[in-house]
Amino acid sequence: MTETVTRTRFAPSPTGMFHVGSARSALFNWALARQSADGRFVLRVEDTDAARNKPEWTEGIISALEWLGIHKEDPHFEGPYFQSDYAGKHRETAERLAEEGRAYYCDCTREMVRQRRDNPHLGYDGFCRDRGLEPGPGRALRFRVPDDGSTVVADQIRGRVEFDNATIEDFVVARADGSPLFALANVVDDVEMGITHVIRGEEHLSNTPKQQLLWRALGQDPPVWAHLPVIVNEKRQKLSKRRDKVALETYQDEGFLPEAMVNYLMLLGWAPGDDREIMPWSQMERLFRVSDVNSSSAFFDEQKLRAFNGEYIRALSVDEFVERCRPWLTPERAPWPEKNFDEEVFAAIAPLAQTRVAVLSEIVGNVDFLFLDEPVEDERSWAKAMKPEVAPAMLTAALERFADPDLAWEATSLKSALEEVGQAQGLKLGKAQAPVRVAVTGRTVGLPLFESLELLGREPVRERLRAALTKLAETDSGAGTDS
RNA sequence: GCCCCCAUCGUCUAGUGGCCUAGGACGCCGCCCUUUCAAGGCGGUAACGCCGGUUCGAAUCCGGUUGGGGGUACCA
Repeated sequence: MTETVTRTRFAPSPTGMFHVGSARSALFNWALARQSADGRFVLRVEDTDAARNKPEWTEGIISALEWLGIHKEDPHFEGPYFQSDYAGKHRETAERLAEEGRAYYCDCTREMVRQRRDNPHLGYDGFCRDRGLEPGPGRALRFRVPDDGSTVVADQIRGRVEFDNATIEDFVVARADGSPLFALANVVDDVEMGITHVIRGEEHLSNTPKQQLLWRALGQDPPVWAHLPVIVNEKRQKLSKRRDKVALETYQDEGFLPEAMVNYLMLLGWAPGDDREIMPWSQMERLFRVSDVNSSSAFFDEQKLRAFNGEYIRALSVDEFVERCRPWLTPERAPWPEKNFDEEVFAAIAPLAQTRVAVLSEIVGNVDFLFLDEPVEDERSWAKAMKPEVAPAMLTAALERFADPDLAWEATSLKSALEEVGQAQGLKLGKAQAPVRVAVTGRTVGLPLFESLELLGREPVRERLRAALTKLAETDSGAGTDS
């Protein structure tokens, strides 16, 4: 066994969703493993708890990792291994610990433990330590923690962390039914798999002295530990599944690009040391140092993530952008009738939308008016732009002007045409375009208007102007006005 | 309660005793550009929690304090 090769591990338990915090841990482990030629990133699915073990959840883990750029086929990737496959080894180790006197059987119930505690600050009091109980029903196996001294964890991020052994209780390593607990299984697996670096969330820091004691009891030198700061919400609490938006898949669905997500996540707690933020994976991978990771908790700032994402979207070529938008333009996701969608029209409008979307899903709201049978209904926009003093006149004039066959149906001439129409009404283009925009797109804000008109086509545009005029006439006559 | 971790702009961070009248990014606020909205350009707002030390000198070292957070299972 040579110990020179870096072997990191990522050990999620399958829960049906992939936490952004896990994503960051995976990324850090991946970067470190890839820094050395023979480095390995070991994926181990911690499926000890039979209740939460479904094959499709493991699939979910693998595809989430893939989305992040951690591919099974990469030579640095090893696994997946399943903790359940090592159950025999876990039991064997538990028995060995018992035989060697490093662990002992205990028949105390939870109730008994609690009642007997003379000091409520401490946990189990070691009541069964020297009772010499044989294994049997109702008897759990506890690890014998030294009474004196302390256990020092050398953490790459936090430095030296010392735990007084007196504050560590004799913890259970195997249940009464013989099944191993996380504390044991995790260590046995890490030992078995030759893990050299354990990089995981800070919530595991308090388990670490126990695990380190176990490593030593098994005759091994502990690995390099690194406990990442927790990722918190706006209230500075650890991001939780039920309260916060933590599932990687959610972000994926909204149209965050994996490269933006990866970049953002890498920078959560780590910085390359200069003023760079947006950078390719290859660079982050090269620059990453575990010891450079910050030790204080980090707020998951979706606003900044969005900014990163916008940055990455704008950096795409138009063709790439069109490709990437595709999943959001499908019948399942898009609101327009499938037959209305026109590939070429979309490709033509795409560059105008590219600077306006922060996440890919926003593409829909930008281009929908081109493919919907009618403009969207947005009351606020209507109320804002369709003032009775200007809108009817403006729309009527535009309708007429657009009917002129000598008017080239093309953005620049449409612009000057509308400019003229506006001037005749005493309106600058900013004011003049508003009613037309709302009549055609339904909204007061949107893509550049004249390109939009050009792509929609003369007749559809005129049709929408007429419809708007009709609607204006109706509301004007009194019925249902709300102003 | 007990154990452990943490502490620089609102947020993510740079900073490792003098280069700091504290830098960058996101956000926010102006201005420019402009057919709306973005994008882009320019400028601005804003921080070393507090108290003691150490030192010629402290955001940087030490102690305390306060405030956050994590862990306290026969869960992972």
